[in-house]
Amino acid sequence: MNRLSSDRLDATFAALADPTRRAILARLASGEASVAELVEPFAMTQPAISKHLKVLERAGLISRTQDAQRRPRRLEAKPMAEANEWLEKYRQFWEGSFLRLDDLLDEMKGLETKGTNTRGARERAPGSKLGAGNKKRGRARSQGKTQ
Amino acid sequence: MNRLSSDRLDATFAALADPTRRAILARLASGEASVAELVEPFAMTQPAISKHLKVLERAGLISRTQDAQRRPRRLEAKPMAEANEWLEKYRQFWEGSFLRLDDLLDEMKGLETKGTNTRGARERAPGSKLGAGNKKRGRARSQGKTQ
DNA sequence: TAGTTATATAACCTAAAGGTAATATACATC
DNA sequence: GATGTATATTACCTTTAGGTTATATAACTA
Repeated sequence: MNRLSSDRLDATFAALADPTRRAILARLASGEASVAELVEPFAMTQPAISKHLKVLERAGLISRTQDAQRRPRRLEAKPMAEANEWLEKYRQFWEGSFLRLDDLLDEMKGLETKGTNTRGARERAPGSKLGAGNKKRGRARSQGKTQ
Repeated sequence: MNRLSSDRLDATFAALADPTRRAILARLASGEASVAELVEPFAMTQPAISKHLKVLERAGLISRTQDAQRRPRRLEAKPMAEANEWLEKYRQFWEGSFLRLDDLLDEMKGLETKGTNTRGARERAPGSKLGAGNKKRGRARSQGKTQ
């Protein structure tokens, strides 16, 4: 929620957004592997894989050990826990298909009552066509980087 | 696991890798919102937010409805379910902190025995120092995009 | 110590991502 | 039909991502 965890989420999700990197993680799930072993399945040069490994490493998803000239990587899945936590907050939205989304929203709205929504943005009832009362909300443009 | 779901995961994780987009999703979790309402909290222009919305839309994470000139967005969390599923496969790796990771890996290796690893990459027992038998594996450089 | 193997790094290229300002489009209203 | 409001689109810019080839470094081996 704070800036730090937001940055970590950035790095984690970005690392997971590439199929090559996900495949590398899958490979490492079955045991640590050298760079050469990680290169082997891909139609890609070793430096390219080394770059992917660096991305995964900066995201904390893998670590290196040493074994002579080899630098085997191993899986470090903890950042996934944080990504998972973030996703969990939305679980009700994908699991509750038996409820219409509107109902869920209405329900949340009941619990909310200006608790979480600190910025003064107002919701209209879903399905309501009327925009009355929407005019002249303050803009309050903020500065700096998002979140 | 197939190409399609891999592409969807790419799009989903990539969409989630940006803090502005995650904030937009958080906002939409409390009810649908117009573009103007989504712009309001950010130090960013409307076209920039519209671009973010397009990214979220292509990932299937939001949809648009219509209300006069307004085009309110609503949360569509289903793609998160798939991302969640992918992460779940690694849950043991971040939850099993009471076991040393090595133990988990060893355990998996017992169950595995060349079941999943179809490409001929070989594992060495962790801690094994010998690299013999690694020479002259064919490279079989293939074409096209990964996976 | 010369050679070999494993990996990292550098320099470079191209395309995509994330912004901007300016402008076009669609709908509502007077 | 002119005007206002909400959103989309266009043209542009800068930075980053993902790849390449060539080369450097580090550790083992003869």
